[in-house]
Amino acid sequence: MSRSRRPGAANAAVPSGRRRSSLWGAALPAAFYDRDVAVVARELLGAVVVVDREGTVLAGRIVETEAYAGRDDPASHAYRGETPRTRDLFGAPGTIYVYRSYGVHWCANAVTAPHRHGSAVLLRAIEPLVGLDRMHTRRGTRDVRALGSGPGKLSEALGLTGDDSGGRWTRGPLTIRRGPVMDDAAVLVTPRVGISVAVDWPLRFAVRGHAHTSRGDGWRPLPPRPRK
DNA sequence: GCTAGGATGCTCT
DNA sequence: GAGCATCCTAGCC
Repeated sequence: MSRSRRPGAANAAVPSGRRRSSLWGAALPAAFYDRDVAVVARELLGAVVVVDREGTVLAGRIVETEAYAGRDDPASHAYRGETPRTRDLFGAPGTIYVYRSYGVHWCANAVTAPHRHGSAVLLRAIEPLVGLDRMHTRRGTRDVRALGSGPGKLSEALGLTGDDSGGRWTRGPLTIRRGPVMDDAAVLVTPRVGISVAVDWPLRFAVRGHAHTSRGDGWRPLPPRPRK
């Protein structure tokens, strides 16, 4: 992505649905998610999350994701097998998995292949496109960068909760729509954020230099903190 | 602008 | 009871 086409710069201030059709394409089908989790995480960059309910449309372009490789990944919720909490994580590709993090924040995922393996892509950051007023109200801030620059923040801004878990990203009210294809040069690949195991696996994908990512380009995992 | 540390409450052992 | 896929803010430079 060149500087002259900074992701979303031209569309960031669109306030209503008038130009929506130019902002996103059709909902990504289940077959999109029925692939390797790292491939899906990479290709979700540039796609648009759309929440259309209660007469209000909210949308944001995905600018950061992380892949969690199911039962094979010690950092994944699926590593210890299926539990009541992770039931939706073992759903079919395209299933919505929303869990509560640190007892405070909701975090949204898209389940991928292989089926019933617990692989999923965590949505880590979005660039708000539509419904900014509602997102500002929900987040309690006027800082546009604080609306979606983190998994808990974007879930709050879009109103995603555990009630949405188990649904499908392939049909309303929650959908992920096709976006522009990102050049490899525009994609930053780094280790994942905020985990204590498998910290060197390069499964975090972000739009290089984008202002709305959660940690910026300079992210490196820190050495483990000594416990209290 | 950056960093360290505390708050939070759910889940699992 | 320990650990945690996070966030916010005070304090520092």
